[in-house]
Amino acid sequence: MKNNLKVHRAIKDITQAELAEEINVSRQTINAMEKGKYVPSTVLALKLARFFEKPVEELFILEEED
Amino acid sequence: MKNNLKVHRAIKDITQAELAEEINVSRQTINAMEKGKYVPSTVLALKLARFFEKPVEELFILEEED
DNA sequence: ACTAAAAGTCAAGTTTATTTTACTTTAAGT
DNA sequence: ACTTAAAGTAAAATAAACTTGACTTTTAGT
Repeated sequence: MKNNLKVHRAIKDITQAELAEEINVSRQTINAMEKGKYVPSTVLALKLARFFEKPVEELFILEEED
Repeated sequence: MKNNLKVHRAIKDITQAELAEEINVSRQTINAMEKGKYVPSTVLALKLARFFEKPVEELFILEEED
């Protein structure tokens, strides 16, 4: 699974730290997510979708290997 | 976070075991999810959304305490 | 009432998400 | 070149997802 967090964060022009605070996770969690280091929980995905005002499917995209 | 898996599974008229096989998780994982015992990963949510042909947001709903 | 399928549950184990602390690197401004 | 904010990274610890196997309960059919 890949994601567009970095892009949408750039559009809103906020830092990883700011996003982390909005969503209530650590900055490293945002960073690791953006770098594709792990798969977030559905709660996190929904919170990000709500924050960016985009459907979950637009932020997170399934890949073959999933 | 709550979910409507049981309803959508009923609409498609399939068992927990069948859904589990479709999605490639254990039957207990489906059962525990339906009973709200834990929050699934985003990959799982996306797979379920794809299977049920519904947006993630329609299957999984954020609550206050999230 | 009997049976069988489906659903529910539980404990133990493995894997993975997430946090915390802390350090290094990159980018941008002055 | 210097400074500072932001991003990247990493190790250790904790919490949570998910599996496996086994058992109990519910549901529906006959």
